Amino acid sequence: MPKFNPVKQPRVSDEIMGQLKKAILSGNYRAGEKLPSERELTDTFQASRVVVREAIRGLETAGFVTIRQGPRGGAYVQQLAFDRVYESFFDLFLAGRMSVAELIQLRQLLQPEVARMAAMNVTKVSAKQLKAALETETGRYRNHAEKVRSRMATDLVLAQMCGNRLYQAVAETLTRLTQEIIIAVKPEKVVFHDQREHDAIVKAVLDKDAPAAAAAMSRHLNSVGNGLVKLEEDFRHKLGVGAAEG
Amino acid sequence: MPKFNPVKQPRVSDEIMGQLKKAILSGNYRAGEKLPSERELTDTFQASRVVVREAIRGLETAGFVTIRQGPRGGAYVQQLAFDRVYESFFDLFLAGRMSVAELIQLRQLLQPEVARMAAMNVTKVSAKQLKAALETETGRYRNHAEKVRSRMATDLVLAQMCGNRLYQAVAETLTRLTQEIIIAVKPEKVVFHDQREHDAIVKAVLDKDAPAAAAAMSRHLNSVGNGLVKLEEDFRHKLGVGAAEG
DNA sequence: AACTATTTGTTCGTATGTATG
DNA sequence: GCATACATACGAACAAATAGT
Repeated sequence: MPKFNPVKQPRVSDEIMGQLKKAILSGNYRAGEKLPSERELTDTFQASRVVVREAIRGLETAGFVTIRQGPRGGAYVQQLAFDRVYESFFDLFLAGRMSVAELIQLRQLLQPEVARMAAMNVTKVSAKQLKAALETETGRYRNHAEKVRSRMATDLVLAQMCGNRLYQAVAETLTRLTQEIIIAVKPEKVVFHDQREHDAIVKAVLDKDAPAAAAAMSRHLNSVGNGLVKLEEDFRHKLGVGAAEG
Repeated sequence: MPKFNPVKQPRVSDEIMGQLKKAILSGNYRAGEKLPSERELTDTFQASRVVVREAIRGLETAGFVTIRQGPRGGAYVQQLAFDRVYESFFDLFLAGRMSVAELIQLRQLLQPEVARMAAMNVTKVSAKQLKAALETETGRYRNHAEKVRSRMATDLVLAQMCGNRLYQAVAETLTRLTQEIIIAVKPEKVVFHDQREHDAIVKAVLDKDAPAAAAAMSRHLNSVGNGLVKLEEDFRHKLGVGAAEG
């Protein structure tokens, strides 16, 4: 018997989305360029505007394009960022499929390694960035959210410095997740870390002392871990998303 | 001056999607239950069917619901799975925002720890699952894809056993990513690992010998790492997605 | 400052496909 | 086989945003 294929066809919008995605990935449309307008795509794909729109919106939520209105508007291809990774983890956390304790545990494995790698990759430029980040951590802030974000600035720079973009993606995601949790709870519940711990990490990295950087990061995470776990209940209550364990 | 808020309002479909998402997360709709039909939602949100549809489709791609046709059809709430995490990483990889070498490096950090934790959490049930997975690794297969998937069965069970769902999500994602890369390239290019390496890992885990499990996993990844890196070029060529470095 | 053209955003009406009973 | 209830798809229109004149 010849080899037949199942004929079940996917939704039209998914088919279109797949083709557009492939075109972008294979370089037919580069970052900054514009996809054809909805009307044009309606012609080329011989489909209605609605399904073309659905396809483009899918590309948008996947992070491949941004959509603008007006003349010169349309779907503009952009560099794929780590945002979608973050969003999926955040949803999983909201849905109770993971807890703060689990989050901290992964950070305790990953971040010391990130610090170690960063220490081995220090350059003039990145050293400057790291120092600048440390400065902002002790700077002024206008509200709780800004304070939280500023006080974790070095984490993001270290993630970028470590030289492995996958590490960076995960580390950045975990940092941002932690930030959002802290931001959401009542400020008076938050006990901020001792700034000297961040100082020690940065110093070790700038000294290119990889083991010391990892150790300092490890100590830091141990000291803040328990405090963060305690925020979870407050966080879930505030957002009304029920307890963990889904 | 009083504190005003920007009035820029999001798309109607995004607003609807947000409300539905919140309703699901706060437990108004539990897994298995059905969201109101498109028509009903049209009434309650006072919006057109198209935007309601867009919202529901958004929830579908986010993994919150599955959509079925026919009577008794509609949007059914489901447990949020790790699929979306995987998809976002896969897209990043396709877009050249990360390489196989970086993938392997993270696996080398994470998987030994997973094995260690699994060894400390062995139960009668999970031991049985792990043995069963090891069996399938040497079993029969009908094609390349099935062979690849079956030969990495223990990785997925270990990820599940480790007891941290965040570790599980990441480990599972990395394993699946590796699988898809191997599946995509020409079978004759693939050099499969020595099965005794998996045997050693499983044995250590079942013996509850955590350090040995971690060490065995570490050795295993070191031995397969280089072979996998070599597959990258072939993979990208085959899918026509251009070289790395985006 | 006002007008115009272009492109996305939204709506309505309608028709078709699909699966249950 | 038929009715039902639902998603899927199409086409034509109008609304809103925005860049250029």
